[in-house]
This record gives sequence, C-alpha cells and structure tokens, in this order.
Amino acid sequence: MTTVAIVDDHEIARQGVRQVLGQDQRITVVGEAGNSADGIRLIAELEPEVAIIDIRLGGSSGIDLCREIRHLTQGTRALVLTAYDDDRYVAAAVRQGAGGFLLKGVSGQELRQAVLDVAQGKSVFPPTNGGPGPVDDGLPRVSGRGLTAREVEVLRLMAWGYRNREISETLGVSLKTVETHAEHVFRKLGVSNRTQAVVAALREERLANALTAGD
Amino acid sequence: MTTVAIVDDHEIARQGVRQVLGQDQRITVVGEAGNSADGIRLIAELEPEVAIIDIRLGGSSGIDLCREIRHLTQGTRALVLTAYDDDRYVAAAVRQGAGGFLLKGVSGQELRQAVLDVAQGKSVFPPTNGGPGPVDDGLPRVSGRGLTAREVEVLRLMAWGYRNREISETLGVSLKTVETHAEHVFRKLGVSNRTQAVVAALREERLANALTAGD
DNA sequence: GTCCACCTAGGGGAAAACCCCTACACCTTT
DNA sequence: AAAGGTGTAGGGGTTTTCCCCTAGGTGGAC
Repeated sequence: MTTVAIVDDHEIARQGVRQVLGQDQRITVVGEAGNSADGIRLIAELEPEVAIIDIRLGGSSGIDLCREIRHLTQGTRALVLTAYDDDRYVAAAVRQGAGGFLLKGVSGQELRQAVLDVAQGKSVFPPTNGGPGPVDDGLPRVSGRGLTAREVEVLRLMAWGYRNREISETLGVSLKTVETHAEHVFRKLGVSNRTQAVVAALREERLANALTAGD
Repeated sequence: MTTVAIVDDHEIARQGVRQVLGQDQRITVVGEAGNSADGIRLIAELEPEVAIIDIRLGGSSGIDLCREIRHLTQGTRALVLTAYDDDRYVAAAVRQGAGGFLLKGVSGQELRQAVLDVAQGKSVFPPTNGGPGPVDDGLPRVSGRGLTAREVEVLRLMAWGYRNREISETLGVSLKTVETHAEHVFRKLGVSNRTQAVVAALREERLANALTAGD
C-alpha cells in the first residue's frame, strides 16, 4: 500500500487528486494540507511515501517544500503536480530533490502510475518537460543546488532593477565579474534571462525579505 | 435538485469539482466534458441548470463557450471557474452572459453556494474580482497614470520572463508593436528597464495574482 | 599536497533590449 | 468635423544582456 499526502492550496485540486488516487486500491491518501507550513507538519508526522505538491502554495513555493521534505524525512519523495508547463520549474524541482513532475493536465491513470512509480524510487519526468538531457542526469545532489553568497547578492541587485554595470559599481567588482555571476545564477535557476531569474527568486521567497526590507 | 455540467480540460479539476459538489445533496453533476466541442454537445443534450466552465479549454476559450451556451439553451447558466484572477476575463465572461465567476482557490463551500445561487438566477461575482483600476493604487511612484489593457498584457508576459519576440508571437503582433508597448509601460511606471517594471508590477497585488494563476 | 568550489576577470560575438522618431487605422468623445 | 486615446508598425541607432570561452588566486576539504 502506497501512502500519499497532498499539499495544494486549492481545495478543489486536493479533492480531485484524492478522488483520482482513490480509484487505485494500492494507494491511500493519508492526509492533505493547504499550505506549506501545514504540509511540513503533515509530512513530518505521517511520513508518507509520496508527497504530491503544488508549486504554488498561496504565497510560498512548493519547490521550497521539496527541499524541506528532503531534509525532513528519509522515506518521503516529492511528486510535483502543477499547472505550470515550464521547464524552469522542472529544473528547480529536480534540484530540490523532487522525484517527479507532472502537469495537472495529466489523466487520472497517468497520475496514479506516477505515484506508484515515485514510491518505488523511479523518477517521473515526462518527455514533454525538460527532455532526456539536463533533467535526469547527474545533477541531483552533485552540483550546487543553491546559489553562492555572491550570486545571491547579484540576484538581489538584479531584482532591484540594477543593470550589470550598476551592480558592478555597487559591489566594487568589474562588469565582467558580474556577468559571470549572472550566468551562473541563470544556469542554476534554469532560466534564460534576468527577468525570469528575478521572478523565480521572488516566487521562491528567496528575495522577498530582502526586497521588502529597507536595504 | 440542481443539475450541473462540468467543462474543464483537466480531469483532475473535473474530479475535484465533482467531488466538492457531491457533498451537497441538492446538486447533481449530470455530465462532464474535456473540451469545448464536447461541452457544447453535452450542454445541448442535457440542458443542465448550471455549466461550470474553465476559461482555458486546451486551445479554445471557455468565454466563447459561454456565448455558445446562451445561444444554445434557455435554461443553462454559465459559471466560470478559473485560476486566472484577471479583470478582463471577468468582463469578458459577463459580456458573454456568464452568471458567475469564481477562482479555483475558492473553498468547496463557496463553490457549492455559488452553484446554487447561479441556478436560482443570482449572479456571483466576488468583490475580489472586477475591482476598478488597473495598476493604479498601492505604490507611490509606480502608480498614477494607468496602463492600457494591452500594456498590462505585455507587462504580464514580461513578468513571465518572456522576451519581446515571444510576447509578439503570443499576442500575434509584430516585435515592433511589443517594443512600443514596452516603452510606454516603462515610461508610465517611471522605470528604465523591464526588470524594474516587473518587480514594480509584482508588488501590485493584482499582477502578482495574474502571475501565479496558472491552471 | 591536491582537489574543488568560489570569486575574480577578460575576449568576443550574437542577440536582445532600449529609446528616440514617424505613421495610420480605429474608436469614442467633444 | 475635430480631437484624443489606443493599437498597430516601421526606421535607426545605442546600450545591455546573454553566452560561449579561458584563467589566476584563495580557502577549505580530503
């Protein structure tokens, strides 16, 4: 019997997932949560085999929750289920240790199979997302899943709308150095331009505090 | 007994709605469809009292379906249920004769009540949607002069990290047109690049919702 | 000591963004 | 009819970003 927890801020979505999973006798939904904090408590307590997580959790990010889960329990694997058809999220999810990534447009059958697969240790990343290359190869725990201090600093200044020249003057380094940091940030976040990087960072609340603070 | 049809291209969403509505004895789901064409046939045949319709129906628009419904039957009223918190959708839905507009973030209770209300001829448009004023109040410098509908649209796509070329393809206009809109956005917001514009817009609650609405 | 991550910095080229300009076809309002 | 706002589109230029390289210095880890 595969145990599952559902974390989604939409009651309707939770009900839908619960209903779909209920159609397979091998799957039991042991709990559900509507936000990140409840999700953490739920998963820590019940340690389900699979945690189905929406990327958007009413302000906070399901991606962050993936990371929390990895630090929280041994047995629980995250299955990101979201409406965002975006490779950037796939990349981010993989880096945070997710075991799978599905769009909400999947069929019930696909979802059920994905849950069973993830519970067995398989990784589920449909070819429509990410493709075979960058997603499921060595990345998981090898390379830097986080940004370095300097990279975060550059990203924060990006989020203020600074251009690279201004960032370099602020930090007292050369333009080329900032460009290098920026490249690394983009690559680590799985994005292709600074606006995506800033939005991704804001969404993951990595920069939310820095932005609202009087810095 | 209130009869309901569900039109949504996501099976999971349909299951969720079905489940939520099933908790009220006064409501019966008489059918569901995964696309616009099936939805039309379904509604023409069964003439449910309420048709719950997602705005995005895999290519076609739920708004169009609202119009079809009005021409198709007498008794059926449309209840638009979507993740897009966008005044333009509300306005479009109203114009096409929808009886209600709800975000997918609503509680099951709210959804059930909305279905019953719409079936009784009431209109359900929560105050969180349809409020006046575009990107108008909230921040001191950013607001003031309002953006046009098209400019907001461009800004929203910017906030998704789209480049101008991608925006032009999405909107079906030329690159030059997008550049023009972008210039106007920057000038109106008092910023000098797209990252500043996006960050400023994100701090306006309205656009933040549009951004995170992804279903 | 060696390895590795990090910060630094540059070369170079392609692409994109930025910012001025004009222009015209629609609208609605006056 | 005239005026103003909006959406469309192009010309033409500068600036900035993006993305591929290489590479030296440092400090911690094995």
